Amino acid sequence: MGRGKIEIKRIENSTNRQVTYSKRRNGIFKKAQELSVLCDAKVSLIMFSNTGKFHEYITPSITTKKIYDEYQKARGIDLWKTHYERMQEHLRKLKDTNNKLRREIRQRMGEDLHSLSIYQLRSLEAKMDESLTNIRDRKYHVIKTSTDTYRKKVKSLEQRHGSLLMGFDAKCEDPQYGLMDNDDDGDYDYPVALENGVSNIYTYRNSQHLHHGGGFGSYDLRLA
Amino acid sequence: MGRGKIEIKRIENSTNRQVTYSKRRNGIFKKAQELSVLCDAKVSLIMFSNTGKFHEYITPSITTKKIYDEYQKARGIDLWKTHYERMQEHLRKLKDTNNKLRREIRQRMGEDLHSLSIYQLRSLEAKMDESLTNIRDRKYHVIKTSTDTYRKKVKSLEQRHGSLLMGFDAKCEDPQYGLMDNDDDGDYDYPVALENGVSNIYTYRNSQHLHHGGGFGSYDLRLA
DNA sequence: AACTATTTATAAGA
DNA sequence: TTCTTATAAATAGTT
Repeated sequence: MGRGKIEIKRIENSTNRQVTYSKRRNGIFKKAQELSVLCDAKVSLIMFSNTGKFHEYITPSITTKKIYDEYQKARGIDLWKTHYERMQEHLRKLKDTNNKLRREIRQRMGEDLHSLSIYQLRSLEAKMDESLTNIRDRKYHVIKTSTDTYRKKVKSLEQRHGSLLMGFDAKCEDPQYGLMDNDDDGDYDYPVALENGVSNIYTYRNSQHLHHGGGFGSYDLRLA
Repeated sequence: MGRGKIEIKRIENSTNRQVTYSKRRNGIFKKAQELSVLCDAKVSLIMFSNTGKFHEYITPSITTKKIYDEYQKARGIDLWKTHYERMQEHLRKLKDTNNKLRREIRQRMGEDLHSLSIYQLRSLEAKMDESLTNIRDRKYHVIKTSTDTYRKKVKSLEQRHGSLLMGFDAKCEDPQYGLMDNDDDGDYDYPVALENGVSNIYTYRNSQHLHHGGGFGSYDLRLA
């Protein structure tokens, strides 16, 4: 339709191609819009020129996303399916693992034991015992290290005190020497640790108090 | 273009609308294909008739997925973003929880203790102790129940034996009475449980052996 | 971008 | 549906 008939093949002259693209683009958009109105149809028309320019027509009553969702339904495919399904599967596995871990913890906390056989119970008990030994060992190690550090600090302070005294004149007899070194990295904890922790006697406490006090283990262990 | 000019508004006669849709659809597809060839452009045309019928044209050298990827790039948007991001976030949280649970278990197993303060250690120790008590209680309960059941069964067998003997004539003096009832539901385990489990002494064992024997706790606890 | 000769699309009818 | 055809619309080449 025009001064002459043209063959439907790529227009080699780039200017010409550009012009034709522009003209026909308008034509096809008009057609799309007319079809959409006349026939009450949903139309999505997306075009990229060979120079990469982007143009779109979409029936006003709908969105591109919706068209696309319908497209996928109509074709019975999901272009994101593989990616999606992999994510879903990953989610599922993580949830599963999570629940297993929660159950394991609950059992290690002495709950949910009804499903365990006598053998499993004995296995669990033995493991817990071993773990407890490890924890105690670590505790004593920490206490010992702290104690040693504390002793060294005290010793060092005494030495500093001693050498200070050495350097004092006899007339300086005020008994307050100002040796308290409050800027030292908060190790006022150590004496307390010594007092309460060194004994080898188990300390039974209300777990609620410990929970708030010790800050250990605060996850929701119910199955998700 | 036709025998008469028409107004661009919804065609109310449904048959007519259908016919027009069909004709114009062919027209627009032809235009799309021509544009695609003449101007070397990428075209995606998706249509749904008002009766829900689906038709599509896509430039042969490309796929609908690619068109949409480019579309999203061109528009600077991501149609699946919210859905996607929600999934990603969910995944992230689950992984995080998982790692926390793993760490908790490892600590309850007496590993990874170096990061715990003395207070946390003492809290953990106390909890473990409490848990262990629960597990032992449960174990003893199970053993006791089993024992009771076992005793009842033995007693019942003895009674049956007794009454059988009662019913025997004096002349039947064979000492083998055939009272072994092997079809009873496999509770030969109980005596073993009794032998090894009733003592209140802790059983320290190699955890590898227990792992295979007891079947408790077989998750990979390394951080993912 | 406008013009216009011509081709193409299609409305109405069969 | 499909074909026909008169006519409207689109557009190729030109200005």
